[in-house]
Amino acid sequence: MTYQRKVILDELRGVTSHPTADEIYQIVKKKLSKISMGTVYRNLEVLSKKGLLQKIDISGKQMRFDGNVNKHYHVRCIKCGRVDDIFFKPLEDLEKKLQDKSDFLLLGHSLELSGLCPECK
Amino acid sequence: MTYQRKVILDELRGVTSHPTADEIYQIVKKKLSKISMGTVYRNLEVLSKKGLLQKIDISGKQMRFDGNVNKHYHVRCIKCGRVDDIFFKPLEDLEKKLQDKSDFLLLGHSLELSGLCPECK
DNA sequence: CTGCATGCAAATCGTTTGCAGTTGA
DNA sequence: TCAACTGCAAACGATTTGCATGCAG
Repeated sequence: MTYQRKVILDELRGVTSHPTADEIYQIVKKKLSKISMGTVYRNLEVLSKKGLLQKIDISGKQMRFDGNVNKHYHVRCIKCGRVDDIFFKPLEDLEKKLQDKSDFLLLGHSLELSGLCPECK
Repeated sequence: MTYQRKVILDELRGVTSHPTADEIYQIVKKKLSKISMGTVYRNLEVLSKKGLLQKIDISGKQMRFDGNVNKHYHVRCIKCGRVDDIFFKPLEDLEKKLQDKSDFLLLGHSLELSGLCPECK
């Protein structure tokens, strides 16, 4: 656990948004002015593999990261791209219920709401 | 409606898969050997804006395209990336049901199943 | 005619990687 | 000690764009 890795994780945990790698880089740079994007990406990768943060492959071209590792869903603003949490009970057994509709072996699902955030609406 | 635009649309409609832009380029190139990626991308864009095809922003880094413009869901193979349709009744009024859980104005949702395709499982 | 569309190549954007020097367990 | 990590810069893959020419309406 290097210092830069710790700062990345702490900063992500201290924020309720779902920043992109670049946004994390901008935040972390305030404390570690010499840190590089490569380090940010590499650490986000190892931390997500260790289960200490979540990598969110939401609509849009950039990955986003979440310090909350519990399973939950997200809403995305179609205008500004902002991503918030939306908490409701997980669609349980969705895969089991739909298994007969597909010849794929269903293992998971991802559900993303979209709309307008308070600022954009 | 130029010839290249027509060919792109026809080829996409003639296929049940959900090809990436590059896959469409490869297919179309058989009929139009001089076509460029730029033309493919520009036409996929205008055709989707006209509602003649669907642009699918599914997990993974590449956009995929669907000649079926009716609302339906997709399954994605976590091993090979293949994308198939999965038909079941749309989650009706999901946005309305969840509206009280978010301060976003909910307008839509996207749901993607994941698993292993017949070849990979 | 003329404005939108093309082919080509270069540019852009997010992300990944090779490398040589540095550091934490 | 020494494998893992860093900063830097170059490489990468997907997509977009500028430009001069060509074609559809």
